[in-house]
Amino acid sequence: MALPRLKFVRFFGGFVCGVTLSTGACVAALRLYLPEQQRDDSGEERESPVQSLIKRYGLPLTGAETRSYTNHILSYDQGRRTPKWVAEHLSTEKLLGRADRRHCKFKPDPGVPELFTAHNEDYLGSGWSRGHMAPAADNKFSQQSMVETFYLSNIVPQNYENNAGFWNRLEMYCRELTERFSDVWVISGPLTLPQVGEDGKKTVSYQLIGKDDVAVPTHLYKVILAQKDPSAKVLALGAFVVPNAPIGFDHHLREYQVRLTELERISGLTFFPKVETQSLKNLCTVDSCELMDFKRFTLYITGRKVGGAKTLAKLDKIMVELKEAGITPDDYLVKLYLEKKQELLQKENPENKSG
DNA sequence: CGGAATTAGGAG
DNA sequence: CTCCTAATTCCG
Repeated sequence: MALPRLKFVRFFGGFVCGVTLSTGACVAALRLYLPEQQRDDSGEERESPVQSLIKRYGLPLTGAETRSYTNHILSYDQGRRTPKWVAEHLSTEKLLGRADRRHCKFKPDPGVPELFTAHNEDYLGSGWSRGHMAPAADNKFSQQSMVETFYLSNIVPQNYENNAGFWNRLEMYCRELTERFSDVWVISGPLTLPQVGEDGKKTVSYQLIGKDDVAVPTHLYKVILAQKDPSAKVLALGAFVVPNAPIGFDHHLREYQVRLTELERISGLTFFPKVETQSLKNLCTVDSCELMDFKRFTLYITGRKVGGAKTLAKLDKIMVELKEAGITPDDYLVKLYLEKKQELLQKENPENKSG
């Protein structure tokens, strides 16, 4: 029976004493981790006198272990003023709806104590953008849940180009997965990884921005777990570590794939602890792991700009710029363009009731 | 009047 | 889609 053993190792791997630890250290580690409980004659659990003495005035707190919102759950790092991880679930229904970014505002999470929260002023003029971990666009079904993704507890300082470019396309790929998988779970977060100096020494160094000293991550990670249908036994999993820097279209998502256990080692987190690891398939084997290329991405972005055009002049300018980039509109974009043109024609000439 | 809130415009 | 800044309007 390999299964139970693997599960055991996965659950308690961090505390199992290996050969590198002395027996003494091993026992000490276990005694620290396992709550020392005694039972009195009545069978009630009771902590030892020394335990209660240590705890008399309370133990240090790290804040709420997890914070729950309408469509995401996160663990917040009160020292770095960024999330440690943000978990969400994606499905086709979540991507349908009228929820709109324009009715959202970045703001401190009302649930995070003032002493530990980031503020918009920390980011403004810092040279870093406010990057969502749970993306706004994953919440089209609910204005409320979209509003909540703009809480700064869900935000990390992110390179502008990375946020609008490669990371944006990675988020699009996650949404695209719902076309082929009924359920998709995504966990995203920041990393501050060490650099190796010329002397071989490893050092962790990261910038702090604003009065609140918000930590700028060196990298971002994303773990994707996808299930074909509700009864499917086999799950597809991909883990990715992406530098918090511009990444062009000449780089492939696969370049940033890492083993799940490697990401767990460097992050200190255990992802999806209830998943049986032997039931996992590589997402990039089961699926393409290919992000939109330059042409498709530009067509998509142009489509969004067409949708937001307010005047006929702007509408045409958008299309001219597309041509200048050497891209011809596809059928879908042409359709969006013509629809918008009709809408704006009526708006700018209200007496024309045609259409 | 000054700060907050909204709108307009731009870039990737 | 992902953001930003500047201009304008709103309001105590």
